[in-house]
Amino acid sequence: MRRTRGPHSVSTTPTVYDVAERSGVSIATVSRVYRNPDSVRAQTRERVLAVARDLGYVPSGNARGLASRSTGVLGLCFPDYSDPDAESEAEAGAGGHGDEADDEAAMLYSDQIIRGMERAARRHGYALLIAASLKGGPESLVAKVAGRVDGFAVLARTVPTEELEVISRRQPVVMLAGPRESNDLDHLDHIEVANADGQRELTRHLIEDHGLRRLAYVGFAEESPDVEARFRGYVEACRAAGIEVGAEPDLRVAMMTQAEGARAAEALLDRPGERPEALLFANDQMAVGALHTLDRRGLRVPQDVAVTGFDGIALSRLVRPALTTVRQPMRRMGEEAVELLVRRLSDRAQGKTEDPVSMTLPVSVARRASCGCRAA
Amino acid sequence: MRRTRGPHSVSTTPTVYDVAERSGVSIATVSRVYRNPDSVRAQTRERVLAVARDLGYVPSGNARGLASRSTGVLGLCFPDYSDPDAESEAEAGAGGHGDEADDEAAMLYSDQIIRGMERAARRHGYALLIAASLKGGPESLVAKVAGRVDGFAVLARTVPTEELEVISRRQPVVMLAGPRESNDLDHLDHIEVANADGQRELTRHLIEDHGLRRLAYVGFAEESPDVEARFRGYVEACRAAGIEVGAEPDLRVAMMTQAEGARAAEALLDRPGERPEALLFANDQMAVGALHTLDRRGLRVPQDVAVTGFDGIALSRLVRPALTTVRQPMRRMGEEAVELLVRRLSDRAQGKTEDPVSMTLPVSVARRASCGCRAA
DNA sequence: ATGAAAGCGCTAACAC
DNA sequence: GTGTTAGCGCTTTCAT
Repeated sequence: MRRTRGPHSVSTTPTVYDVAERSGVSIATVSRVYRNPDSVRAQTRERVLAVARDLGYVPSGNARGLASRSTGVLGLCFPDYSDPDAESEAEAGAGGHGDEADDEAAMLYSDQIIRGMERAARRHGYALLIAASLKGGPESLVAKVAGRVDGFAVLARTVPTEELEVISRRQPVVMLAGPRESNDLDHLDHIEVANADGQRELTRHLIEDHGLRRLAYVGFAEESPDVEARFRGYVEACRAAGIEVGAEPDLRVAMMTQAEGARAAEALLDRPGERPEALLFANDQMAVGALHTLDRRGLRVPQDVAVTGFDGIALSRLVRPALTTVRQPMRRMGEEAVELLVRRLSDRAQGKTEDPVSMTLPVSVARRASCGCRAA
Repeated sequence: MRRTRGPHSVSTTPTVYDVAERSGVSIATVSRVYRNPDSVRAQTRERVLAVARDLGYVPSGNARGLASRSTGVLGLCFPDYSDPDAESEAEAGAGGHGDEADDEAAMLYSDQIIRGMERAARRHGYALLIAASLKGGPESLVAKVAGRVDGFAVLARTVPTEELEVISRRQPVVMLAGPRESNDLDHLDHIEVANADGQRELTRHLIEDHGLRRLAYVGFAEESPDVEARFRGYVEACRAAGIEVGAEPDLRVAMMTQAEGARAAEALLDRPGERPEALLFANDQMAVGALHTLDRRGLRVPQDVAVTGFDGIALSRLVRPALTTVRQPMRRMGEEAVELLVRRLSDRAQGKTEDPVSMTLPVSVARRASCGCRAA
C-alpha cells in the first residue's frame, strides 16, 4: 500500500486506493470492477461500487489512458472558419433585432462534419474531441489534440502537412476535404469531395439548360486545392461548350466571406463591357454577399443575372432567391472519417499495415431559384 | 535513466526519454521546453525541438494530465436527441432525392450548444469533448467524460442528477436547460431559459393580437420541467385573458417528434366540439408534424388554424408557413456554460468556494406566418 | 540553466 | 476470484 489517508479525508478527489481501502480489497479489484465486472464476485463488486458511489469516485481518464495506451476518444481539428459577417448577423438575430440571418442559419462546414463524426463515433463507442485552430499557441493545436486521442481527422489547411506527417507515424490521421498534398511520403488517409465534378456539372447546367454563355467566376486568392479544383471544373465545362475562358478566375478574393462576395459582385458589374449573365462563386457565403449587392443595385436574380454558390450550407436555402449550389456531403464525410479511423485502429491493434486510403465522395447540384430553376 | 532503447528504435511512439537521450539532456529539460520554453537556454531548446521533430514526438496528453492534474479540456454530455423522422428526411436529402428537409435543416438543440461552447472554450484555450448518451454502457457516459475533462456541462435529463451530484464534488459541473432539480444538496451550477415567460408571451400574442380564444396545448407525457414550465406560461396567459384552462395540457404525447405532432393534430381535430383556433405545441418538431397533418386535411394555416412551436430550430423557418415560435438562445447557453466552468476552475485553483449559480436566459418570440403575422 | 527523483491514478501481467 | 508489482509518460520540487 502506497498511501493511506485518514478515514474521513474528503479534501482530495478519491482514487482507486481510497476505494480499495474503504472496501477492503486491492486496487486491482477496484480496477476490475470497472474494466471487467464479471471477473469479480458479485458481492465484492457491489461493495466496491457502493463505496465508490459514496466517495464520489470517478476513474481518471488520464491515468487510464496512460496505463492502457488508449483513450476511447477521436479528435477533429478544424480552422477558425467563422465568417465575421455571418457572425454579426447571427448576433443581431440572437439579440432579437431581426429574424433575418438566424443564429441557426449559420451552420457551417465544420458543424456538419462534427455532427457526422459525433454520430459515427458514438456508434463505435468513442467520444469526440473538437478543437479549432487558435493562432499563436506555443504548442500547436494538433499536438494538443493528438496527445489526447486515439486518432483524429483534420480539416485541410488547419495544420502544416509536414506536422501531420510526423504525427501520423504515431497514430491514425485522416485529412478531410483537402488535397492529397504530398507526393509519396504520405501516410495519411484522405477524404475529399468531387469538387471539379460538381462545379463542372453546375456550370454545364447553366450553359446548356439555361442557355447562358457570359459567365464570371470568383475564386480565392490563397492557395486552396479544393477551390482550384472547382475552378478547374468550371473551365472544363466552358471549354466543352466552346466558351472561351482564361486560365484564371475572373476575380480572386482574399477571404471567402459575404462581405468579399458583395465586393466582388460590385467589381464584376463595374467592369467595362457586357454584363455577365451569371456569377459563379467558389462558395455559398460569397454568393449570398453578391445577392445583397445585386439587390441593392436593382438587378433581379435570376432574370438579370444568375448567381451560384458552392457548399450547400443552410444559409443557401434561406436567402431569397434560394441559392443554386453544389451540395457537399459534409456530414457523410465526418462519418467516413470515423469509419476510417476505427478501421485503422483495429488494424494497428492486430499488427496489420495497410496502404493509405484516399476516397472521393460524390456531390450533387441543388437547382434552386438563383439560376432560374424555380420561381424566385 | 529508467529505460534505454537502441539508437534507431522506431517501433514505439517516442517519449520524453527518447528525446532526452538523443538530445543529451534530461527529461526534465525536455518537459521544460514544452511547458516553459523561456526557462531553457535557446540553444538547448532548439536542439531538443529538432530531435523531437524528427523523432515524431508528441507529448502524451494523458501523462500530462495525470502529472499536472488538469486536462485543458471541457466536456459536454447530451442525450441522443435525434428525431427519427428528421433523421430519415435528412438522409433522403443527403442522398440527393430531395431538397426538402435538408441535411442541414436538422440542426438541433445540441448542435447549437456545441457551437457556443466550442467558441467560448477556444477563447479560453480549452478544447471541447462531446459525447451523447448511449444506452447500456457498463460505465455511464458521464463517468467517461468526467474522467477526461476539467469540468463539463450536461444537458438536462441526460444523466441521473444523483450521479452528477457525486461528480460535482470533484469537478465543476453545470446543468443545462434543466430544472434546478434537487432542493438543497445541490452543488451544481445551472443555466436555464425563461420557458414560462416565452410561452406566456406567445400565448398572449395569440390571444390579444390575433383575437384567438379557443386554444389547444400539446405537452409531453414524460416528466420534463422545461416542458412543464412552458405549459405553466400558457396557463398563466390564458387565465390573465379570462380564458378557462384545465390543469393539464389538452394532450400529452409520448415523444416530441414530428410523427407524434402529426398524430396529435389528428387527435385534436377529431375531437368532438368546435375546432380549436390555435394549436400550441411544446416544441417545434411537433408543430412541424402538425403542419403536415393540417395540409393533408385541407386546413389552411393560419386562416383556419394557427400553429405555434417552441425552440426556434432552423427547421422552423424552412417550413411553409414559417413557424411562429419561441426562440431559445441555445448558443449563448453554451457560451455561458463555459464561462461558468472557467470561473469555477479558477476559483478552485485559488481555493475559493462560491455558492452555486443559477441563471435564466431570456427568450424571444419569433412571429412568423403560422400565427398570421406574415403572409403565408 | 539543468538534473535527479518522486509521484500522478490506473492497468496488466503474474502469482496465489 | 483476488492481491502484488511494475510500469505508462509526464510534471515538479529540490538540488546543484
